[in-house]
Amino acid sequence: MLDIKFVRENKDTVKKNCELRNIKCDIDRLLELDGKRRKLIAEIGNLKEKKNEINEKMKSGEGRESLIAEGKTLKEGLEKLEPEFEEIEKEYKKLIIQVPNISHPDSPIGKDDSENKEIERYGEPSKFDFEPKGHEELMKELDLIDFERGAKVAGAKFYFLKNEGVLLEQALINYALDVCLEEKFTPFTTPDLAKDSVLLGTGYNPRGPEQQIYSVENTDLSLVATAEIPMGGYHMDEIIEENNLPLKYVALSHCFRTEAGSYGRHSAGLYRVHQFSKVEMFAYTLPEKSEEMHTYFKDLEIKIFKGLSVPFRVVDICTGDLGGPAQRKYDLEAWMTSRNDWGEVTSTSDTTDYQARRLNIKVKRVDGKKEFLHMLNGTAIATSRALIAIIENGQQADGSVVIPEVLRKWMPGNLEIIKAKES
RNA sequence: GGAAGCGUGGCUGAGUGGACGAAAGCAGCAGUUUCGAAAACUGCCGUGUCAGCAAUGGCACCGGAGGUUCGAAUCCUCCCGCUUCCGCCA
Repeated sequence: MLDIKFVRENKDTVKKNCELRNIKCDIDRLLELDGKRRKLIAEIGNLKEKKNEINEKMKSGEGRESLIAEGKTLKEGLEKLEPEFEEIEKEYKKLIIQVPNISHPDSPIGKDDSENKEIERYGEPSKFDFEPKGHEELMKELDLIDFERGAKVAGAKFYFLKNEGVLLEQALINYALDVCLEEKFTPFTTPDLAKDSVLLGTGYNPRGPEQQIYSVENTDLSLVATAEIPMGGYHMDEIIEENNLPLKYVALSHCFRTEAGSYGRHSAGLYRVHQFSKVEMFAYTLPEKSEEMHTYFKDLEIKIFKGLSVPFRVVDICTGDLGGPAQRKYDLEAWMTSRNDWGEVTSTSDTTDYQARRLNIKVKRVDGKKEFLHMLNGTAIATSRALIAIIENGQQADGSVVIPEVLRKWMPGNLEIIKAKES
């Protein structure tokens, strides 16, 4: 969330930013509530001050009767104002958390993902001298995946990985972890559930009408959509010494998404599923260092995907496609034959102090001053999408699939190619 | 899941319903002393929020949320967490 003082002092900037981000926010109403809220805080404060004065006088024991009467009157006054305040506070909080982060000045301006800007490209769309297949068909033929039984057991968009599919997933995880460990990230596995307060703090909206999150009934828990959620909550309500920053974490978790209403060709197969595994980078940095860290995350993602030998490009996400918390966001998009297009495989966001303010995470400077720190996240590997990229780009005329060299050391017998089983 | 105990500032740890934003100690900061340091001594030393250019002032905060009361760290209810014991279990 933004600092309300900033909103108050930069009303037009904030409004314009909401517009460019394609997010509807009633800033005027927010500021109106802010005014009322502050007025009530002052009024209630005054009444309480009087109340405290009376209590002070009570100690001497003189004029008990009239003081008690006066105290009761004050109490009644407070009982009127406090519910009024709570109601305003509730609406105020609801509005302030909807206001998106201020976009980076260099973020391309655009209304939706069609206006994201390609900034780097590594390789060109794969060409085949045969008719290429999609990963769904390839994986079925190679007996690497079972969607039908996934649906039988858990519903549409769930799947069983099988055989080399399982090994490949583990290899991807190991590979991404390895790259991050070389870079001195601290590794984690996380809870796959998190409290609604943590979801909210990281900018995810549990239990809403358009929710992307599975919530567990009769609890305040939800299944995490990404390890960004538990890793953001990890330091909630903490103050971190400047000398301990940056903190670079890499976390392995399962990710659960409802993906409500997203069916059709562009979400076929593994592209859009309810559950996948992900290795996620996460960082807490000094405010002046977050942009540098963001570039570093992006470059690490590039390193990881170069290693997988698939064609991909980097896009700078435009304002209308940024979502709430990100100041700036880069996605890697790998070439996917099933889409005959680029498909998102990673995403890295600099949320500046937006999440930190909500989660109340501060840095204590060497000179003792405290301020909100900056938080960033970035995908190292999302297994489902990475599988699509390596399988579709590694396919051979006979339907076999070449395994990227960097993964082979985690495959039994340094397996180089997955071939159809004899039957 | 059952039983008992506990939850107070950066840490340790006092706190009969009015003296308490909270003793004391440690740590930290500044100073005296010293060539310098240690020790000793003196002073300062929580956070949030609202108003204010500021100095400063108001309010809130003793795990969290309610309640009783003119008044709650202190009494009551519920919740959360920690510790120990029992049960169950990968």
